Amino acid sequence: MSATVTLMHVAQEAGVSPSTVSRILNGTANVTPDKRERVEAVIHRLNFTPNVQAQALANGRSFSVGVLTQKLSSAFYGETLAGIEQGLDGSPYHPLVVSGHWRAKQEQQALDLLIRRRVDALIVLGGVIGDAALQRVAAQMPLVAVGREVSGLPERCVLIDNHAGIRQVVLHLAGLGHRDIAYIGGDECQQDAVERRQGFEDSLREMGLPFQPRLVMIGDYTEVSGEWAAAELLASGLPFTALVCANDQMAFGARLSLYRRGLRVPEDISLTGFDDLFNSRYTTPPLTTVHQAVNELGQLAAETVLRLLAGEQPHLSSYVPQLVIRESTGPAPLSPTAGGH
Amino acid sequence: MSATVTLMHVAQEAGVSPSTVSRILNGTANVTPDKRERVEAVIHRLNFTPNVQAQALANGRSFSVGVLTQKLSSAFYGETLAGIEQGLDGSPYHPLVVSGHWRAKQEQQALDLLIRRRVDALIVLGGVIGDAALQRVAAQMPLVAVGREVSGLPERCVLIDNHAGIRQVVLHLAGLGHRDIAYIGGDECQQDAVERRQGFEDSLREMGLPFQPRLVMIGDYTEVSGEWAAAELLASGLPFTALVCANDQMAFGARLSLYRRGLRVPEDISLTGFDDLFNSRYTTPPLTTVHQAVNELGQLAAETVLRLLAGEQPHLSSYVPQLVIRESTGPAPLSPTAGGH
DNA sequence: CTGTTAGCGCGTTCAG
DNA sequence: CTGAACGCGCTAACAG
Repeated sequence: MSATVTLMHVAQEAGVSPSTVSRILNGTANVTPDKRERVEAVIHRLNFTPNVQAQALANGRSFSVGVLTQKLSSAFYGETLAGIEQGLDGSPYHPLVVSGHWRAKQEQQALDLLIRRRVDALIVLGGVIGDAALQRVAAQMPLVAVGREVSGLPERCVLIDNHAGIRQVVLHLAGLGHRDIAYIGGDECQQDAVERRQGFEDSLREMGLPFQPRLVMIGDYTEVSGEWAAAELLASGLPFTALVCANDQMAFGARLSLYRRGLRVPEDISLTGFDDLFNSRYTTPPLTTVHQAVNELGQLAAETVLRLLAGEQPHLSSYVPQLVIRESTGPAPLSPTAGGH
Repeated sequence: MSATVTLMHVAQEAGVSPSTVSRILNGTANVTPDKRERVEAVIHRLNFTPNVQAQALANGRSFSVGVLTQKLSSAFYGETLAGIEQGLDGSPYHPLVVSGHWRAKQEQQALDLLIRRRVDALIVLGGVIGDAALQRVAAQMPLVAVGREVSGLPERCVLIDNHAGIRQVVLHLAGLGHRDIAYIGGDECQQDAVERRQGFEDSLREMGLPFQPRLVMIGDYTEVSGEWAAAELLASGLPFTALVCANDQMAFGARLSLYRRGLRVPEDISLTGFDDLFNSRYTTPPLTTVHQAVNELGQLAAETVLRLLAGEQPHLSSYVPQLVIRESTGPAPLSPTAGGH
């Protein structure tokens, strides 16, 4: 609509050369106070804003770091994004986020888009795209992955120890006297889903508790799947006094199934989640779960990228999440409400 | 790291002029099949990807639409963002999102950033920045606001009728026999908070029910504030059988307060929210609330921006949200558990 | 149909 | 300290 004003216009209006304007814009060199003031006045008067595209083109850096997330509507990744934004804040870099929807093809397109936008670095949040594609990108620019492993880039991944997380849950439950513990896992095409299920199985054995395959159901990390899986479990008639869910969302769904059957939490059945979504504090009763400091992980990723950009070689390592005991877990009832659930 | 390959490299390698490469890249003109194939082969072999910054600079359009949101971690706006992304999908435009955190200053900075990035259009999600700033932007490029009114740009705002939304809630409750209805509102620095509270008051009168100022509390749209406000209400000893919250998040908090006091929902107290966040289906019991089709509103905003960009002059209007009756509301108990709450 | 030329808006030498 | 000239990567108008 209205013609956008350029650095050149500012220069002419102020009676100086474009270079001078550029210099005072970037503080590249000293300029006589009077010229500086004159130029700044013009900039203000004309409401001039430098064209980032042109700047990027001229000095080879876009000052933007690409973020490949999966779903913008996800509370989990949303918090990580907020952390990344915070972590980048204060630096000259800005995040550029695109989403892949857990679909390899879309993730690839998203990556392509970021590359065409010439982002200076990349942060990958989860995803199912192959390691090869990420390695290829990592060869061209700093890359940090959050919540997923990328073979060949071990110290570029901020990971959480899922196995240890679930283990804390099982220990807690076992300590409360639970012996028959059911499990609702996530789709094992995702790495963490297999780690968590494995952690469940291993911890059970470690505690000397029976591992009962019929007490494990597989969902897809969504609320509905948790609701469905819990219903199946209850319908099976198999006795159990605790229900471990591989993430909070499925625990929310399971909570509803229990409610529908008139089962009390934790009096009849103890329920646990994983992730510690914000909402987990507000379920009734508040959910015992495993806390992942997602915001902090996002900040960490951002800071790491910044350091890589600065030429340092930071090494990331695995992070142990913490059990948060709230009110959805309690002592095992003396006689499990077997079959009759 | 590795030198990025440019269109020029491709041209030389294929033995054609840069223009030719550009042409087959954009389909701007016909090119002999053999040259085309030759070039495409080189592009593929060199793994060439056009530099969007340069393209933007050359043809004056960045093909990106800026989105000013408030919090990336918000479930509410997250869904809208997803809708925008969907709405833009298929078009050559991509979203560029930055957040303002409900702080005028940060929102202004975010706007500046988007302008410096020379976005072709702008979508604003809520926010507290002054209308003047938005009008200024609107003078330079297509702008659409979601969930907030911008004076002077009436048909560029996709709004929901908050008054009508709350009215449905009150009608529903009145129909169930509730007479003493408490209310938890949002901070009235936000437009919708005042509309909702006003709607509550008006509807009460319309139904011939008493408006009791002492039964209205003001929170800030967060869970904690809802929890606190509900606790205050209960501690006051004033009798009421229904609790209307100005948004779902505060209803979640209130739910917890009720749970802590051992009050049943809906047997002792009916509870309602507003927004219909995804989680509202999974509270116990599932929450009766007012559904805002946030995803669809996002899509609508995106489509509108696209049409504006195409030179059309679409007119937006106000949207009436729908009451979703779930299980947190029921008949008013015969004798309100007065004072004794 | 295709190559040449001229910018897009800005940063950065290189002389002065 | 400052201006002129060149180039970043790509598109578009102009001749052939």
